[in-house]
Amino acid sequence: MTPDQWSALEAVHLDIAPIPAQLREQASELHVAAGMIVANLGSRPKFMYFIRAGEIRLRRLSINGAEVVLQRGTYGFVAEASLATAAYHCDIVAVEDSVLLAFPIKPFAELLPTDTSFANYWMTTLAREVRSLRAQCERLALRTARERIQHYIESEGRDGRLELRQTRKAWAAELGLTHEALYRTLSSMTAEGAVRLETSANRVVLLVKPL
Amino acid sequence: MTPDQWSALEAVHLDIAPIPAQLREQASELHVAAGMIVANLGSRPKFMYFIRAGEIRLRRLSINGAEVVLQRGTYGFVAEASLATAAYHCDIVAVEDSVLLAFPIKPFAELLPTDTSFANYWMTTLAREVRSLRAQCERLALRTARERIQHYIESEGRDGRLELRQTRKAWAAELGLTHEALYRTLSSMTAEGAVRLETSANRVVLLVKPL
DNA sequence: CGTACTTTTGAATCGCATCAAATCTGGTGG
DNA sequence: CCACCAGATTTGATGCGATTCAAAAGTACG
Repeated sequence: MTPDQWSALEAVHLDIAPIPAQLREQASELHVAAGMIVANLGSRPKFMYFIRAGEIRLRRLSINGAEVVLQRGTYGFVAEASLATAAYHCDIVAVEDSVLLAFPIKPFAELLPTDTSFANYWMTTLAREVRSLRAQCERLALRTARERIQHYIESEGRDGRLELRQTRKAWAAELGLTHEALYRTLSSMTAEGAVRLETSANRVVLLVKPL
Repeated sequence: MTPDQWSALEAVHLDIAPIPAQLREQASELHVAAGMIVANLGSRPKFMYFIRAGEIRLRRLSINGAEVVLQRGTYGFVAEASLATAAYHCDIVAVEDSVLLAFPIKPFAELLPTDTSFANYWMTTLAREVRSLRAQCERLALRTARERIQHYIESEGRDGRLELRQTRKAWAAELGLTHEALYRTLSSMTAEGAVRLETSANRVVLLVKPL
């Protein structure tokens, strides 16, 4: 990859700049069409994938043929555990046209124990992921749309202020709700004065009003 | 080795044996009564906690005083990200009488970059946690009790066989369901022949029958 | 200016939560 | 060994909230 392409990435929240240049140079950009299988269950991991665009899923087919989704990702690393495994325990599938960065896994794994700052980056990345996933789990365990919204604002926002980086429809999916349910709940919360919505520069901002 | 054999190896229970003896010797066992606050929001992390028994929560109070739970744990490490942060962004509370292992965080953080095998252990632990949390998120996003149960069996069981290590009531909570809903769904699934339950040696075993 | 998408509202339905209460169970102490 | 207790398991009735299906209005973008 060229330096130009890399600096564009550095602006994004999940930063891959700390990855050793040596690895970044070996990474190749992969364009995958919707429906394509990136890697198969049982095969030995050859690459560590980083999703830049699109949507990737890790899935497994159950005994009776039903699809079981183990992970869904639109940005960031997928299947981090494949570093330490001899074989994938699920398929990696693109459900949309996607752009992936494929880091050859062997040098990746070999450099981690050697390069201290790289290891630090990797541990920090994983720990952050764990934290955000745990919060997401707690949120999804909440019963009502209102509770999930409030939880999201509290855990992802700051000082009762939350800037959405996505459409409300996409947010609904993240909250485990239908978009109708989210729209309805947001409008009733607004009516009650529990939150206020601002739309500035195509960004929706949610403000929580303390009672 | 076949993929099956590998996942059997990976399913090893969370073990703290690989932690350097030097750190384990410095760790102290902490008995905390239900309701006690282990660490406060804003304070500098002094220990890395490992839950051996009881239940610990990471929580934050929202602007209007509502409790927001960011993590709930009954076994394993809590707040792994505190390794790299100067201050907790939430309270750590025991909601039951609990037993914790407190590793002084400074030597913990200092040894990680030095000790390669320790770093490997830590990265593997985190990656495994990420994987299991992602599966849990996908599961909780499913709408019906039946789908969550099937997802659990597929992702946590092996070959359509799942041994529960907990009561069904506790399992219901993990699935984000009331125990009534779980009992009812299990019995109707049994009636339809979708699963079969065996109780041997106080362990409930769930068997999925392929259609 | 048309197209694809998001946002919004409506009505009917379904599944789970909730409250209640009756067993069943493992483990305890007498 | 038995009585007893706390907890898990089971079943019932009711209501709420989200899903689902449907359709209209708004919005971004080429």
